[in-house]
Amino acid sequence: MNNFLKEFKDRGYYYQCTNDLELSHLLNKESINAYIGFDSTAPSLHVGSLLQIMCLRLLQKHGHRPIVLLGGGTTRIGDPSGKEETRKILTEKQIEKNINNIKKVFTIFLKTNNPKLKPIFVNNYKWLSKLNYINFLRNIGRHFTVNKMLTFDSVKLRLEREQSLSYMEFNYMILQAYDFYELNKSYKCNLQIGGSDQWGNIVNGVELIKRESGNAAYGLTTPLITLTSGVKMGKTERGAVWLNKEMLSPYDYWQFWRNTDDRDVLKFLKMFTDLSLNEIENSKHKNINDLKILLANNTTKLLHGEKEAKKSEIVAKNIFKENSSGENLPGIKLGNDILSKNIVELISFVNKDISKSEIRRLIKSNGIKLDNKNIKDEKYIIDPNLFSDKGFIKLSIGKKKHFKITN
RNA sequence: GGAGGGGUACCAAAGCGGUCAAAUGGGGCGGGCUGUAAACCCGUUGACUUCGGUCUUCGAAGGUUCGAAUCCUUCCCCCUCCA
Repeated sequence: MNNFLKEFKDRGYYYQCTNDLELSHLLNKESINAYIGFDSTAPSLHVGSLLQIMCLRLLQKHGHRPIVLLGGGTTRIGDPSGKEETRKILTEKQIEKNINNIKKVFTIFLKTNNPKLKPIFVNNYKWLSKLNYINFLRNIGRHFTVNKMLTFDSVKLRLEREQSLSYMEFNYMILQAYDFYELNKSYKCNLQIGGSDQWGNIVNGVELIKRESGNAAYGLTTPLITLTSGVKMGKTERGAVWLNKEMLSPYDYWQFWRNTDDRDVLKFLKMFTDLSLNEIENSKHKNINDLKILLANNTTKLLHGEKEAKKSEIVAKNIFKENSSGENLPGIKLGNDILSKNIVELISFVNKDISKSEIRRLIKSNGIKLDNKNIKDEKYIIDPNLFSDKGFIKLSIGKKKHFKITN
């Protein structure tokens, strides 16, 4: 088997392929261009897309060129796959802005020094917006039978659940198929990778290419990652695990991986780090918590760099192991106007997402600590002398959220 | 167009004149146990509060009533069956 495909499988990326054998031959024979499309509905991708990003990375490692499609066109439509309801329609401006933000992450994960393997960024709005309805129906639409379209999960499930599916959304799969066709034509792209929920869309593209231009193209899907506990991957104390650092700090990102379920650690090491499979195999018997740190360090390194990874590890060690003050914590400087207010007001200022009632509840159930000491009184006002020895106070909200407060 | 069913908090789902800020389950949060895991146990889950209460919520707007998520009217939305 081709090396890329082998590693793809060994790392647990593989779910389905339209034609393993042929694809393997092709990959052995030449360096190809392969694409993955990314949703541009949010200002950043989150860990849910990380597996796909890792795929592109692997592609590059094995001498193939990744094409990143940021769906300015399809984002305007909304993929019904896996969605229970019609998605909100974003404005043009929002989408452009999202795309620019999302791009940043790819420049971190993908190498840009080798001109042959440098990723190509495309926006399908460029061609989709130019389509002429009548021509499109005649040239492309004729290859699709509604009979078949109705059998695809993305459509079938919506119909079965008796949830409405707009005609606009119904067309999504054709547009995605067309994207592949277009990329095949203009960029010689003959492989599309995607999550397993994209299978239908991908197959449609493969077939469209075959019928319309006679070229061979392939599809490859990755499994949907669910945690052993059954929930969808990707949440922390603070919501979604965003990849852009403005939306989730490196420390929180590190923490996300550090909190991985025992049963998922090895799987994630294979999927989300650059550690060789040998290396992972050999460390199998290490202490599970050390492995989690290894995982957190390596995933954070890929996204935020070695320095941030190391720093996060030290902070975590500080807080959780030595139970110390945690001087490396994200610091918040508070003025006297805030510091002179009671603890409820103060926390409300530090974390605006928590309501005051909630803070009161936290206090009652021993959830709030200053310098590791429980605060029991909601009218407590910080004693300025607390700042004097080390210059800051550690504020803990629950067991995992900590801040460094300075005056 | 006709006939029926329905819209309740983050989600699912009870309630059908007062004792309803609304049962129950899931999820979330906090605590305990532990290993920053899982499982389990306990608590909590509208907002504000001088902790006495106050304010806003059951698709929307009106109305009946001392009092409405509950009754009436109109409107909006969803589903099923018929045409």
